[in-house]
Amino acid sequence: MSRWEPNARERLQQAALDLFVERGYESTAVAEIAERAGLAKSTFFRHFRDKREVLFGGGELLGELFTTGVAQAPGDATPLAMVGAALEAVQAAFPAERRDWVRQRTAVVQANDELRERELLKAASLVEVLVRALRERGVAEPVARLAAALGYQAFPAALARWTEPGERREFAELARQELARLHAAVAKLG
Amino acid sequence: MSRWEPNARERLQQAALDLFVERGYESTAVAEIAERAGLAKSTFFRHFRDKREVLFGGGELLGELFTTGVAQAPGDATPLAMVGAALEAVQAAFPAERRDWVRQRTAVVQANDELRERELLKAASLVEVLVRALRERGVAEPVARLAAALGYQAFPAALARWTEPGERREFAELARQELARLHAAVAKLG
DNA sequence: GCAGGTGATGGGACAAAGTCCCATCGCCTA
DNA sequence: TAGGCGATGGGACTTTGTCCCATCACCTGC
Repeated sequence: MSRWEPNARERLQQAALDLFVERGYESTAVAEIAERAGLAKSTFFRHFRDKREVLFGGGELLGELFTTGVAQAPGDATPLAMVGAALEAVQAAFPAERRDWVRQRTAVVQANDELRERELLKAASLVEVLVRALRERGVAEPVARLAAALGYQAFPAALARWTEPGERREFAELARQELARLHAAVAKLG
Repeated sequence: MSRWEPNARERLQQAALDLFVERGYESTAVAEIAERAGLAKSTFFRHFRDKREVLFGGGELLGELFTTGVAQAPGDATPLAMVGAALEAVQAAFPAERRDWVRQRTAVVQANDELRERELLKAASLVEVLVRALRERGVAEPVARLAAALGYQAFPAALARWTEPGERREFAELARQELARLHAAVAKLG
């Protein structure tokens, strides 16, 4: 593997996920990831802020999809409908070919507290993006925050179902179901 | 400061908070915290899993208060009312003397992503505690999760108001207000 | 074809976080 | 007074993450 192969970033991400699956996140050193990708440790840290971040590429994409999804919702859409539009838009990030990748990544992240922490931070930042998009559409602060929170409860739930073995439906359909489930639950809060 | 002074753990927590306020979390080494507390670095790690954890003592107490609060809510309480009871119960953890401490700690945590991550992880675990307590009271899963999420939206909001300069009201009163605010917002989700 | 610029990489020195292990110390008890 | 026990000191070690400089491939203008 020569020094100037392309896609250094992608190679690092793949090597990292493979190693994490093989022997776990904690038992894998950054130097080993770099080595498997044919790169040096310092190059790893040039591409990723820290060891965790190698599993969190593409978060900006999700944010953009959320934003455009909300922006393109019908003019008379309720706040919850706007969140629904955001979830439908995010389907673009989850084509069928990525099912296995998402499955592996989720398993690795859920198995380690450090990674769950980072996931929660990313989630919080995405909720903030959603809130901003909703406010842009004229939704008042407490309602926007609440709707965004519902959306981000539906999102991981839908993702979990999407990666269940044998599941063939598209992400958007599952997300719609999860959101409807939450919508129904709202009435029972009291 | 001799070797066998009591309260090593508390001394470490105080030294850490002081140093974090003085020169920031990242610019403070664990060795310095230990030194100010009259202890060795290895002793620090015997009391706290890592550098972050020194700011997160007492999380178990909050969990217990949440649990007993929900358990002691009136028999005919709605899910949201149970969450309200949990928030009232948690007031025991926030007597007036702790306002300054909470203020300082919050400022330090919010100023650093590593600490915000840890805070989010603790929050997630407390939400889980709330969900379990609600299910114990017969609240079905999606509703319980939703109610707990509302509660954990009201909690930091109330805490933020509680630490505002000049604020004299008790935590429970502010929590009630925040929960009512969210309750009103629920109707506008659509 | 050659000189120089540019951007990505290699590699090593370094500080701090975190682990591990053993010696040491003060207290308590038989 | 000897010995046990739990907490601490302290140092060696691994890993993460930072910093800096040399190196390399490629591209451009001459």
